[in-house]
Amino acid sequence: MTDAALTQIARRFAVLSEPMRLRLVHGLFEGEMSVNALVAFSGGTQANVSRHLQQLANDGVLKRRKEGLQVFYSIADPSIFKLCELVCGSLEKQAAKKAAAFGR
Amino acid sequence: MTDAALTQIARRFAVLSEPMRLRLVHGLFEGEMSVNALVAFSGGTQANVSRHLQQLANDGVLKRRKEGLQVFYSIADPSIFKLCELVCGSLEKQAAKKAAAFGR
DNA sequence: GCTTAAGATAACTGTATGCGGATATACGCA
DNA sequence: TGCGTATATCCGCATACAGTTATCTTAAGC
Repeated sequence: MTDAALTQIARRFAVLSEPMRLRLVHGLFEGEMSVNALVAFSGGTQANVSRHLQQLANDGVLKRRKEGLQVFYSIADPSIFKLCELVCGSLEKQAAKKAAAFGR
Repeated sequence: MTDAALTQIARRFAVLSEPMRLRLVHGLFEGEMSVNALVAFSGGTQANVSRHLQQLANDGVLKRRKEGLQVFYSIADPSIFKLCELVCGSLEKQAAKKAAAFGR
């Protein structure tokens, strides 16, 4: 494992390590949305949402499609679905374990 | 998706978002190692390695086993393997795409 | 009990980054 | 050309966190 490879992998994980970005990605699970729609959906400020979307796009997670005044974002990397699925599954298992420990 | 759930998922990604931690996890892919061994393997300072290991363990990624003076860490959550595999695959694809774009 | 080794922790520093408000840019429309 | 809307960017602030050094805790061996 080279240093550069580790750094790149870390960046990919880092881009998914903010609740706001996850919320945006989750909103895009069902299809593309405009920035405005994502602002409304996420409840964040326009500036913040725009920056997060750009970050996600720069990292290859999302892709941009401009149409007139609006910009539509959508999932570019399908592996994101499985990544989230895996993490959610793992966290659920962990929670179940803790619950069982309490029950005893 | 609740706020708490998103935060928890983000934390799981965050713990994997540092090259040093990834290096440690990667070193443990083939089995448990002592802190000292991981310090030698990773090239980091003892204090830093210890802190990262604790963080990984607190998040349920690693587990601790104490034996006399030494402490052995090992992978606690097998989903880590698939997570890394997925990300690596996705990054390779992305790199291949960029290479092809250059070739044209 | 004292020494020594392995790990963990504390305090501090620098850097990165999330956030909000204001401003700038791009585009469509009258 | 001038106006309004949709995004992007700049600036400043606050917080989080990786890294280092020094110190503390624990446990083995004499």
